[in-house]
Amino acid sequence: MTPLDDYDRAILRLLQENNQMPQREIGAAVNLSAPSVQRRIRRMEAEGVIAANVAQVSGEAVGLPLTIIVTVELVSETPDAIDAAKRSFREAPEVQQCHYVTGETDFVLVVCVASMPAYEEFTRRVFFGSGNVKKFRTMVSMDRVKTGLRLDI
Amino acid sequence: MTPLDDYDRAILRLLQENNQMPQREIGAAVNLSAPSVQRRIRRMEAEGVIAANVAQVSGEAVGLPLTIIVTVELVSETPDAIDAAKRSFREAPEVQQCHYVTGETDFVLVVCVASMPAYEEFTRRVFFGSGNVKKFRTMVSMDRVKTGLRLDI
DNA sequence: GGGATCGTGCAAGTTTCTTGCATCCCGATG
DNA sequence: CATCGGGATGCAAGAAACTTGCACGATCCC
Repeated sequence: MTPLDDYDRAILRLLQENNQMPQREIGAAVNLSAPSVQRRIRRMEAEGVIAANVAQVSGEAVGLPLTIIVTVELVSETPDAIDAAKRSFREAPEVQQCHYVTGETDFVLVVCVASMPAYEEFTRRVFFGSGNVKKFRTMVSMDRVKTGLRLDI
Repeated sequence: MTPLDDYDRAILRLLQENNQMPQREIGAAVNLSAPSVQRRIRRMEAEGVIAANVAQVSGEAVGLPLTIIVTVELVSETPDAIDAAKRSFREAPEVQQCHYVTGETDFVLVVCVASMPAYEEFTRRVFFGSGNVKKFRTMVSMDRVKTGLRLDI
């Protein structure tokens, strides 16, 4: 993979904020021509530096106002059990993010739901359904202080 | 705010995956003309349903391969102390996400760093620097099972 | 010094976005 | 029951942005 230079990093900083900025403007901001900007963006997309170009949708606006962070501890930590858990979390549409982590806790989930009853239904289906969840801790987000994935590069 | 109809939701589902799909293709997928698609996107952007259009950058690709989830407990939970903590977390470039949550834990952070020494430096600067962090629990992500913010709408 | 490689800017060609306009649908009103 | 008005739609033309071929310049390695 081609290492990133200062131009690449400057372009990424802009695209992380707004990936619809015209190449012409990006070029003006970083002192490159529009075609050069485009070729760099293309290259970074091909190399996976830019993983995706997406619209961020407001959970409140689409009827999912609750963000809940859950730490999950499993009964069995065999590779098969871990894989089964990963699969069930990946498939659950409520789960926005899922990390398999070190320490006593096995998983940390970020869940978006419409209401607490919807959350309870989720826990019944996903946690109690498997029979392999020893315990989980629910932390309701009162304030999304910072969100998104703006890497400092 | 105008309630979302099925067209809006279909458009959002596509834009959450790829916000660079041509309006013509979106229109073909949802049975609308390109101008109609555009007007709906514009409206949803203006109303905040679409919060942002961003490029997702791979942490590995830019030299930040470690994702760490941290739960933080404060000594003092007065409004002023909470606000000060929020500010310091918001300002720290390593912090990708920060939630102020209910329960014994006060904050949950998602942090991206280059290495464990860089993480230790971060904890010294941000946690011990304030003098108001009672304790924190470090969970290193071994597998980003699921990431991003794809809402099921 | 010579030559290959890579990135750049320019400019033309192509695609996409944008907008004015006429039409249609649907609910409210007389 | 007919009519009116608001809002959304599709079409088409114009504007903007993206894409690509080409020549030039820098750099590195003989």
